[in-house]
Amino acid sequence: MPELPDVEVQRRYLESTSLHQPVAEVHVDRATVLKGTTPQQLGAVLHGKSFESAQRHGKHLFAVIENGPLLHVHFGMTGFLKYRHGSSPGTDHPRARFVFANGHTLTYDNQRLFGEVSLVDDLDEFLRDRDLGPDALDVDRETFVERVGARRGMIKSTLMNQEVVAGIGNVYSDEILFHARMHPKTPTDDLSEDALGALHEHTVTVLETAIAAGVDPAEFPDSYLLPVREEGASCPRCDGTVAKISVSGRNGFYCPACQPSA
DNA sequence: AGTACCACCTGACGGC
DNA sequence: TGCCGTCAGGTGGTAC
Repeated sequence: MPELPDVEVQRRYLESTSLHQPVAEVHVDRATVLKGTTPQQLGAVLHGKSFESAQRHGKHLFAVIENGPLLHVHFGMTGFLKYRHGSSPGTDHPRARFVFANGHTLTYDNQRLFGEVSLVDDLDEFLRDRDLGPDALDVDRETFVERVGARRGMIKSTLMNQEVVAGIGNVYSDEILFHARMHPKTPTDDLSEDALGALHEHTVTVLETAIAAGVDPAEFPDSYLLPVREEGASCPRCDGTVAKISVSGRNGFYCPACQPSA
């Protein structure tokens, strides 16, 4: 679930539900999701404070704590937020819960525990420490062309490399390459400046479209691969058949007919 | 610099 | 119905 569009949907969800409400209690159900902090510290930092806004960089979400640090949330492969009335989690795998004074609860659920919750003082420093490139929806064409073009390797791997551009994962790299009609194993350094520029345009369009669809597969345009992304499916664009391909150990899906290898 | 592979952890799903 | 292998959108470390 959690690539840039998914995290952006979570960010909007947090902003529409959880701002300007003092936190009364913090419950940590699994201390292993905390990185560099403790349940006690988290509770002390948040007690009586509200979230004022939420920011996102790539797949990372940051809630701005009133007069405090940022609450950093990463979703791993299975994380999501749930806001509801009452102090019970209301989800199957609650890992941390923020109970507001108004009786509502924001739950961080994460079945597979790959994500993390931490406190961040300085966002720029955090991005440097994690070697994160510019956000994929924020980067301008020139910078995108420069950064992607500086890489060798295969284009799918390059797009998924958070150091190059942050936010694109396995699913959306497939979607972007599908729209760009580009084979996943195309050597990145074979791409012309025009091809890289087009790739940037497709990146922006795909990510924005996914956000507008609320990342609900049923709401994607018919021309999108995601809703049918599996081996043997009919290509949404031609009479080809969707194929599976392994790229750097990840399973990708593409249409060999309209994304021919160079 | 890039790639393949393993690990982390849990659960869903298909095959037998 | 039940057991078992396989796979899953994330990142990070290893060896090559």
